[in-house]
Amino acid sequence: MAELKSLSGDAYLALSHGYSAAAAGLAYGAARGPDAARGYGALGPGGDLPAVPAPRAPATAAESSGEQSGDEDDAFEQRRRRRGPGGAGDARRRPREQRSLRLSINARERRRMHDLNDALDGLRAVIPYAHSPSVRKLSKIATLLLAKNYILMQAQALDEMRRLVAFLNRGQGLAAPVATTAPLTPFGQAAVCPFSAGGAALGPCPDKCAAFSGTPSALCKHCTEKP
DNA sequence: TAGGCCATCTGGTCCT
DNA sequence: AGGACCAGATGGCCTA
Repeated sequence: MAELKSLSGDAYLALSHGYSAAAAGLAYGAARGPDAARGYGALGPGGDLPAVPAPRAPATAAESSGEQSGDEDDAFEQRRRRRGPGGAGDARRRPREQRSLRLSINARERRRMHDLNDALDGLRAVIPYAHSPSVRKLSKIATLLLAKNYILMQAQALDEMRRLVAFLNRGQGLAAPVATTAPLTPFGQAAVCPFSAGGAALGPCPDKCAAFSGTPSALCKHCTEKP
């Protein structure tokens, strides 16, 4: 899952607009790396999410697990026989208390996974993508990747907005008082130039940012101009 | 039918 | 000792 380890540049900014399912797909597509070969490319190219009916309901605990029921012991033994090496278990019959302990462990694990899925559902609910019955629910891995990208995008937008506010304040002669009293210029550098993100690779902005250098910003037409 | 995604079971490990 | 967490294995469902 190292494909998004250093999300930056175009891939990063590509998330800034239209964070719909399509954008989600783009973002997710950008994440394709070695993992894609393992099947993490379920979202189609360009973010086309196949339209499917509502997600199937997960099997209930009683359906397939080791909760108490009449013929579940048979099912349990069948599963045990099916298990291969390294799987779930040995072939010998267990004492009743061990079996009971196993059932309780299974139930706990099931509950834990359900909690995890609930948390993932909560995450899906707050990240912007096309929430629609006709759109397939995001997979777990897609949810996590999309959430990460969304957080990065929000952080960048917030940072840029802070710099812009500081810059506007400075233009109105409010820099000195505001910088010391208001939270509009929380960053030292932002109190000077809104568009200097700290990078020194680029030259100074030819106009209002002339005294400063930094990362180009879409909020400054000069900063976005080619030299 | 193959591949993707998922739920579940299970044993191992670590922590309290 | 018991619970939480993790990873491997397995089988079911769904879609292309």
